[in-house]
Amino acid sequence: MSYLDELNDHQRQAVQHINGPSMVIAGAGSGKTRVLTYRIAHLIKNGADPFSILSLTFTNKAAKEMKERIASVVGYSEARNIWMGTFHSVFAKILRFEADKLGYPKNFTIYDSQDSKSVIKGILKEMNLDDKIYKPGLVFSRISGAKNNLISPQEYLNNKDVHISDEASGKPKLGEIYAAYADRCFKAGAMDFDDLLYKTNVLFRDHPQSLHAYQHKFKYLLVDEYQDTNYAQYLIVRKLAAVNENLCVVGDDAQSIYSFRGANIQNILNFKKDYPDYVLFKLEQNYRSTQTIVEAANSVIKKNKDQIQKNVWTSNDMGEPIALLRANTDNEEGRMVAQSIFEHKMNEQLKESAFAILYRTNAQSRSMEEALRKMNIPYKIFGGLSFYQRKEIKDLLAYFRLICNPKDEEALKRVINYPARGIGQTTIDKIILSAREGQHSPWDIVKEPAKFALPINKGTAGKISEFVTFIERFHHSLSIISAYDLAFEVAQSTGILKDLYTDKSPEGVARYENIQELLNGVKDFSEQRKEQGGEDRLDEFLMDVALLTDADQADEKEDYVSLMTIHASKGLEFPYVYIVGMEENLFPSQLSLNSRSDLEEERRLFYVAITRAERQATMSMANTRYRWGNLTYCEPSRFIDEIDTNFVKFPSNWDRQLSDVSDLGFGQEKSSWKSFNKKEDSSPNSYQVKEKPKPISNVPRGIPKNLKRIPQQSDTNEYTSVEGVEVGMDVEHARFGKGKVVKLEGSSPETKATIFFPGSGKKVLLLKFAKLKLLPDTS
DNA sequence: TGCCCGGGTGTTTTT
DNA sequence: CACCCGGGCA
Repeated sequence: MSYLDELNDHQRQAVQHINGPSMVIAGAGSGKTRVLTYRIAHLIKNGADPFSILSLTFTNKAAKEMKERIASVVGYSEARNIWMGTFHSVFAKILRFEADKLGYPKNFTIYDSQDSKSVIKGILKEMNLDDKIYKPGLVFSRISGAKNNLISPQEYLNNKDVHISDEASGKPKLGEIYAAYADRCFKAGAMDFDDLLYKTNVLFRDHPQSLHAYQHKFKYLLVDEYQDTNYAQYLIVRKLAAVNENLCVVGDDAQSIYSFRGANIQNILNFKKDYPDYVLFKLEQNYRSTQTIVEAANSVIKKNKDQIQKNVWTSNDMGEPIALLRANTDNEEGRMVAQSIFEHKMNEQLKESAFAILYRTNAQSRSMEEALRKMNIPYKIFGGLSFYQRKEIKDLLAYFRLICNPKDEEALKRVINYPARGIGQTTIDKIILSAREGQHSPWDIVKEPAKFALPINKGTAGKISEFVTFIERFHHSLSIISAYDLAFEVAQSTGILKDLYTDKSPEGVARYENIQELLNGVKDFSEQRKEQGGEDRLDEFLMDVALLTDADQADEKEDYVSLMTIHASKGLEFPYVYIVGMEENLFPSQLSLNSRSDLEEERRLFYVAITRAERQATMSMANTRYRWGNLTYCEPSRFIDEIDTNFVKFPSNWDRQLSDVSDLGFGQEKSSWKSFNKKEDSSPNSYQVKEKPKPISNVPRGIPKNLKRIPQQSDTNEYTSVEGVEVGMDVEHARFGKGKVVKLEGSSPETKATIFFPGSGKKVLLLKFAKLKLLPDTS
């Protein structure tokens, strides 16, 4: 059977349109990925050279999956040669080739956000600026915004409007900081994430012959998730496409959720201006979800003003109504969700991987996590602190970075005295100071301290020179030995491996395992490169690793419930989806309430969340929730009310009236959204017709703010109600696994238990802290 | 030089 | 609540 037979008419037309610009507006679940993959396969079948195809995706994982699917049509030997990946990874690769044109080393470092902020902190210190006013995170996002809009430091400094607005916000030095930051990164041979796009634009602007080469190399361009491209990305695409105009962009304006990082829906809306003879394809049939889900999602998104007209429909069954869960506390919400998952799993014999829990903010994962753990439901959290951001991983990676690129200042600062080798802060400060004076990199200073008259004593000089020799030795072997051999060698001879091995505390053990995992990762990389004939070098590995996302490391083998932010769920699908924290000020986020466009983005986010579900979507909320350690009261999200009620099943404890907030002692504080809503809501009567609202049962009322937590029945925690623990019992610990209680001492709540874990040995744990679960007696 | 404590502070969302 | 930072102490 031909792959073309697997497509509906619209899809097939989009696939068969080979020449000239085209845009595919693809509703949620309408087989967008299928169109992209088959279109590429079709190109190759029709004689296109895989090397001439550039396909830009949103995640590396999506690229990998697409490649596999294309390979199944045209064969692996063809598919492997397609240029496919995220903007960031594809252009990082290109920048590597062209680095010398921009004055960067081939082995330039990619700074992550932590590195960037650390650079900014250093600059603030040197410029004597208050980091309470110039908050590093804020400064960074400002710089990021400038780069995404291709504004250079010079242009930033020269722009009057920008200057006026910075002055008005009390931060007149932002331009200078930006300039210093760019300079500092350049001297360190480092690019941040935004530079990968920004510098690509610089390359194409200042080196026409280079642009020309890529324009002719890439005869076919495909861009996925076009609605979430920013200006820098847009311009790269436009330039590359300028010669052949074989450009196909795919997207859905209703799923644009990244404007906060510069994404611009206008890129979709302006497509016809740039390519007047473009062909438009609309994919409107949804194959993913039940009719209920599709219609419910439609009823929500139609409240947005800014959108391209389309009609997403499905021929699937009606399916189950959208369920709604209402809990009294965030912990109870977790329990209700876990319970619901458990029931579906049992009743319908489903695997854990059929479920996903989606939330607005990462902080919400905790209550979910706890509840799942208590019920022994395996889960995996995506996002949050990623593997590569852990301290021990960053430390070892910093060695790798420094070895590949000695100018990397952040890496140098990180490892020059780790493990401790007697080069203290004072010495580091002197090195940095000397580097700044002479416009050198710290590495230049460290290499020849005497030449720069670094005021240090003999002992320190000796230690520094030892360190330099150490790094240089590895630097020279970079092109000689394999990535893995070098990585292992570094981990061992720095003493990091041994240090962590001797540390038998739970944290130490976990750190050791993480380092092992990283080394395994390098090993995989080395082996892969050997098989595929690529260069097996540590610097190549680093380049790869810097741009990996959490979403990239999902492995299909294991079975688990997926927990992630809605943003991270983009492009994914699950039979059962739980959208938790459906509360005003949380979702929609409080920060979005001031502007219509921000609120519309939140609504699109909600649309994305609902449309991840294949069979059923469930929403949940809590009446009270801990935020910043304080108990706060929550109102149901307006989004719940925006769904056509025909598609929602309200639970018995659902009081559709909004509770009277003044009853809760908040007075005016929370009423702002109501008045806002009156202005914006298309049905002005929706709130006024309601009778005097009844208070929600069980919500403590009339209690002043900052109250102590009120113990509630539903709040008792199985893990910490440890009264039942006795000597000889089998228990399970979140980290150590199963174990046996050997000894108990002290009295509650200070009871200490000595427990023997076959995996980790004897541990003494304070019962009130240990996350213990009692296991049934197996003897 | 390194660790521990206390206070202050802050939550969207990510390559 | 949880993190980060700075200051004080061993």
